[in-house]
Amino acid sequence: MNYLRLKKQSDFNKLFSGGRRAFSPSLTMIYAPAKQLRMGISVGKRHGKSVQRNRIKRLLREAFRSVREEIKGNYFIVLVPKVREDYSFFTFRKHLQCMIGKEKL
RNA sequence: CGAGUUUGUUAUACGGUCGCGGGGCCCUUCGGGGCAAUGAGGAAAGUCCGAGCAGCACAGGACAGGGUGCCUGAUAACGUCAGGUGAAGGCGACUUCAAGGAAAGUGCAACAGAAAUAAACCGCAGGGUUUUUGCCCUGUAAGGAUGGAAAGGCGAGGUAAGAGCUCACCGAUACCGCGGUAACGCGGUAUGCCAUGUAAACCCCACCCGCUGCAAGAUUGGGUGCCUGCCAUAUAGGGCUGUCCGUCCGGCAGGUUACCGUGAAUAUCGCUUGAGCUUGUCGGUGACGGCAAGCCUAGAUAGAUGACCGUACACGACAGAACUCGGCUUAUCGACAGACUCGGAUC
RNA sequence: GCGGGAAUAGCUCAGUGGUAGAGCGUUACCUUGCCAAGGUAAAUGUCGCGGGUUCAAGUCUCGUUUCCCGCU
Repeated sequence: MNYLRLKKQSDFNKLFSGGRRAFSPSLTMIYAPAKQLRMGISVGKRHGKSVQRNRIKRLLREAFRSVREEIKGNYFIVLVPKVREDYSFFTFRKHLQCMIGKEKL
C-alpha cells in the first residue's frame, strides 16, 4: 500500500510539459499514467524561508499519505501548492480528496 | 519600594494513536517485517575572519598585491578573547573606541575671509605733510569680521601702541629621577613654544599571508592527452595559477581509439570520536590550562522531527544540520538567577 | 553549498570627498482653425537602509536588505 517518491529531474520536466492538470483553491496537481505510483512536491523560494518550505512539504506528505487509499490506478503525480499566508493540514486533505474524486483516479 | 548597570541560564511541558531518517538486535518466502532506544540551534542564518582536512603548485629569493595596527597575555590559529593603559560619555554601577607615524615625502582643505600655511582688510599707536578732512612712511597683532581650523589659554606687569617682551598657574615639547614586564603614570628641571587638519588620501614603519575549496577529492567498467618497459638529458618554443631572477621539459615499442555500457552519477567512501561533552579538583585577577572520573550525543541526498486528540499555563519569538571545529555579526515573544549602582522611606 | 557584482528623478544611465546632472517622459505657455512636430519655462531625489571617519560623505569604511550573474 506504499507509494514511492518522484525524484528524477527528467520526470518532473515531462510532467510539467505534458501532464494533465487539476486545480483547487490551495494547490495544483499535475499527473500522468505510469507503471508505479510516485508523488513529488514542488516548493520554491517564493513560498518562504526554509522553515516555511519544510512545513509545506511535511503537511503535503501527511495529507497524501492519508488519502493514498482512495487512488486506484498508478500515476506520476506532482503537487504544487499556491502561495498563501498560512497553510493547514485539513484544507490540503480536503482539496486532494476533491481532485481525486473529480478526475476519477 | 522605585529607577538602572552588568553577567549567565533557558527557549512550552506531559500523555495517547498513526507516520518518517540512520544505526543496533531478531525473523525472513530476500520483496520485507518486528522490538526497544535515538534523531535540528543559540543563533543551525550571514559567509565576515581563523584553522583542520583534500587537491594543485612549490629549491630558494626579490618585487607587486592583500591584511592587521596602544601594551601584556590566552590560543592550534585569528581581524577573536582576557587583564591593563590612554581618550570620550555617564552623579554612579558601567559603557564605547581601526587608539602606530603629519619633524621622510606627495596630495587635498570647496564657499567665506585681508590671509589657509600664508600676514595685515577694519583697527591701535608713533613720525612726516597739510588750515582741517585726509594722504604717506613705520611699528604692532590686543580687539572686530570669515571659517571646522587664524600662530598655546587666562590673568598681572610692561609699552607710544602692543606682543611669551617678562612673571604666576594650566597646556605642549625635551631631558633626568622614581614606579611598572610594557603601554604609561608621578615628580623635578629646561625651552617662550619652528608652526593647522586629514593616513577610514597616497604613503612610511612593524608583523602576518601560496592558490582553490567536500559540487574538494578518492573508489567501483572501458578509453584518451593514459599506463608499462627501454634509450636520452642540446636548441627553439612552452610550462611552473600575479611578475622577475631562477628552474623544468624529450624519443621509441606494446596495450587502447572518441565510443562501449546495466545506471556511470540519482552508486560507494569522504561523513562524523572530536583542538569533543559533563562533573570534580588544582594553578591563574581573568581569558585559559593541568589532572581524575564518567559519557557517545543527527548524518539526510527531491533532502528525515510531522498529523490528530487530551491536560496545564506565561498561549509558545527568531528560525531548520548538509565536511568539521574556534570566533564575529545579524534576527529574537519572553522567563529565571547572581553581582553591583543611584534615589526615597523606615529601623 | 561556493564565488563575484549592482542599488542615484517615473524609465535608462553619468557623477575626482566640496551647491547632485544628462537623455526620454510629465506639467504649463507659445505656435496652429485643430492635432502632431517645433520653441520657451517649470516641477521631480531621505543618492536602498543604519552606524563610523572627516570641517564636510552619493563618493571612504563597517554592518544590513533586495536584486542580478557565474561554478554545479
